[in-house]
Amino acid sequence: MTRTHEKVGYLPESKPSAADRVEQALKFLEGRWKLVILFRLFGGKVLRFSELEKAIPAVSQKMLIQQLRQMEADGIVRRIVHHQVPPKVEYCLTDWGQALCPALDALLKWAEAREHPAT
Amino acid sequence: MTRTHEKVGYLPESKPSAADRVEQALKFLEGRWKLVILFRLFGGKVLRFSELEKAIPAVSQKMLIQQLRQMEADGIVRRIVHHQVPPKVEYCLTDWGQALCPALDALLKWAEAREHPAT
DNA sequence: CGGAATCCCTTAGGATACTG
DNA sequence: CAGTATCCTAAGGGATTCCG
Repeated sequence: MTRTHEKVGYLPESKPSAADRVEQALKFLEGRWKLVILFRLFGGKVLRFSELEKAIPAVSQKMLIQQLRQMEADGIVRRIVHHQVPPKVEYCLTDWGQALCPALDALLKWAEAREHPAT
Repeated sequence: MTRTHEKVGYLPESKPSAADRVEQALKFLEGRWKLVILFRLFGGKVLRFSELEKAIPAVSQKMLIQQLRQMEADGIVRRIVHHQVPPKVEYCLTDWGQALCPALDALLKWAEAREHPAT
């Protein structure tokens, strides 16, 4: 959806199709590091920024922040700022973020059900 | 995963994490039109290329083919070529492709469970 | 410490034209 | 009809540097 798509849904009765809604759902997960972060946070874990950095060495600061902030804006991640002299910021999942688990599991099961053609 | 990631998994014992495996699963669905096509094909429907084109006016031939071929290579879609003078090619889902349905449903339910912050 | 800002390159994907 | 082939733009994301 860059240009030619042009926001088709300007009509009230043009309710989003199933495909559209799944697409929206997937948009929340798009981003090179979202899933990696997500899995670090699953289970109610609360990690501070530097801990996430250490846990995911391959990610750059920029990306880590960007993905975290997006997920925060999406309501998947909660950001907790402790106002102290050496800044301290922690991240954890929201309830809705936690609720992703079963859906990802379904996806996992589906992928595993494949009879690898070339693998 | 463009350059700096560098194929981390060269060690036999470096089994993919849950995050990695979900990521792999999602890769099958990535592509601007895969889901739209998928939903046209769900339910055992068999459509020929031109029918898909008409059903999804916004997609270009190039993209339609590209996405179909990728899904074919991935084992999600089956391609049936009828060797006739005016070419006729039909597409339908494989069993594994069909099996995606519940997983997408789980995703949908998750998305709907959100208490829209800004909607 | 936790970020914001900048630069740069790779890639997905769109438009268009041609072919068996 | 069902594709290829070519060109081009926009967005994603990496490296690096600077800031409170």
